[in-house]
Amino acid sequence: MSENVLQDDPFRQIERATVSDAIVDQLRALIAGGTLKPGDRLPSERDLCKRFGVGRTSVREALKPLIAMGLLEGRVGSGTFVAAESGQFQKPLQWGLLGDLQSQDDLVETRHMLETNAAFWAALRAEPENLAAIEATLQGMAANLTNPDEFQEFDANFHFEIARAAQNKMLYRLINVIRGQIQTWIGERLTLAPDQAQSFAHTSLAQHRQIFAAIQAGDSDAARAAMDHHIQTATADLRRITK
Amino acid sequence: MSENVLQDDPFRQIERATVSDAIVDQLRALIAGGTLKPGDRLPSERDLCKRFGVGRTSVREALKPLIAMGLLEGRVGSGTFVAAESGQFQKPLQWGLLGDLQSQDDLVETRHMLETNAAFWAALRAEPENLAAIEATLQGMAANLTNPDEFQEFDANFHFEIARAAQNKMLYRLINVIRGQIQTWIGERLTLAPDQAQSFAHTSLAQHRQIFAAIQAGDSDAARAAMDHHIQTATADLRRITK
DNA sequence: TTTCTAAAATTGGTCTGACCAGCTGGCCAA
DNA sequence: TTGGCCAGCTGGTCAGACCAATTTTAGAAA
Repeated sequence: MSENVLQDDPFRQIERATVSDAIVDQLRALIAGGTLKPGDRLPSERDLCKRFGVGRTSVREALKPLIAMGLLEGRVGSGTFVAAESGQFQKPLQWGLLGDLQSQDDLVETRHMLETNAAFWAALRAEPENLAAIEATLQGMAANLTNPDEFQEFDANFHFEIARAAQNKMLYRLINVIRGQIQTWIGERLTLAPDQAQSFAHTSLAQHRQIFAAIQAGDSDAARAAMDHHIQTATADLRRITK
Repeated sequence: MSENVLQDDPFRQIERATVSDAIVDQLRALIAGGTLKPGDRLPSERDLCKRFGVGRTSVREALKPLIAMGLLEGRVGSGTFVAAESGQFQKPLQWGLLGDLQSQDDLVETRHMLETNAAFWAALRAEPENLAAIEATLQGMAANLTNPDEFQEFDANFHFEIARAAQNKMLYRLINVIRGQIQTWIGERLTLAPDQAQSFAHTSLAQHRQIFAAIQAGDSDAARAAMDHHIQTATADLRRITK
């Protein structure tokens, strides 16, 4: 066996501890840097092997964690794709934060805390485009009072846009993650009482408008209070359904 | 080609989409359930292959994500171990929450929000053993006013215990994660100004005592205010160092 | 030409078996 | 007893093969 690999390779860059970690770093940087955008397809595993000059095992072991964290998405027969930004890190955050929660109470309470603060800061920091985005979701809700699914979509986006307007990326991401759980919970409840969905929608829209007004006015305390009231009543209403 | 695949397959148990994901779920459950405790050594990969009845590839691809999330730790020649609980999910959470933050501001702000609320709830929910644990950290700080490292350790634990006393697991975990970053930041600053460490310690201890008093008294608003004041001044003091 | 279909090529998922480089523990010589 | 060595573990990597899902292609049918 002549395994002498004296290549034309005078001095190589220092290698990471493990090959796959080095690949992870590289891919992560490509995604974070925007070279690989959501929806993009990566070269096939066999291609990546050649490009990186490593075995397929290493490539796959690098992709696995990225897939597990929701940065990538593997589809057999089709390829590996960069996941939508909203889904990134969703899974590990869910594992870490929601993995083994005994009750919904922690979740609801934490959400309340995050969102009231988001409203507070949004009132102080919202840029014109943030306000426009929030208002757009209000219009969307108004136009879909009778379509529960659509309405919920705009509802969620309303809270999203407020989180974004708070100009705190970390807060935004936390709300983003928790929202997923909350959304599921809301959906379940509404399915149980479809007849109430419309009345909920009316109440909800009115409260959303109050929140928006406070944010637009730059009144942070009012915004916090309005969001507090909204979440309190909405939570109470939804909880009542099961009983 | 008449590939008629009429097997003797009456009703199969539903299999997970992929083998490795199933293994991930199983291992994750074992860790979350406490069957595998931090520090425990897993069977060797080759053993796991036999036990699960799968190839080594699948086992390794299951371990990889768990290692990447900090739940497991692989040591060549030695084995794979369950990581310390404090380190679990630290990495993905850091990637997800702190990965590409432009400034420390988001971090500090979020921490402020989380901890003030933790103090608030702790005042309402702290059990006797929580109070005892918090008080113990106060004594530890008092006994280590001249040992910066020790003092910081007790300082961190003080905030930890308050988070625990708030009886919200999710909040606790968030603080847990963010604390790591904050701790690093504090350490850096104090190293720059070791002469000020002692005066900081005195101020800090006094404020901690106020917080504890409010929690002990069950005065949630006072506890929140005291924590707010503490974090505000501590942050400002530390920021001043760099300038 | 257009449309539909079936085979071929491609892709991620899995298995096997092999080798490497660290680490462990026990054996043996000094 | 002490010191050093070596065999046998472990995780990390590689190569080649097969599977099933999917896409692409090419040919047949309209």
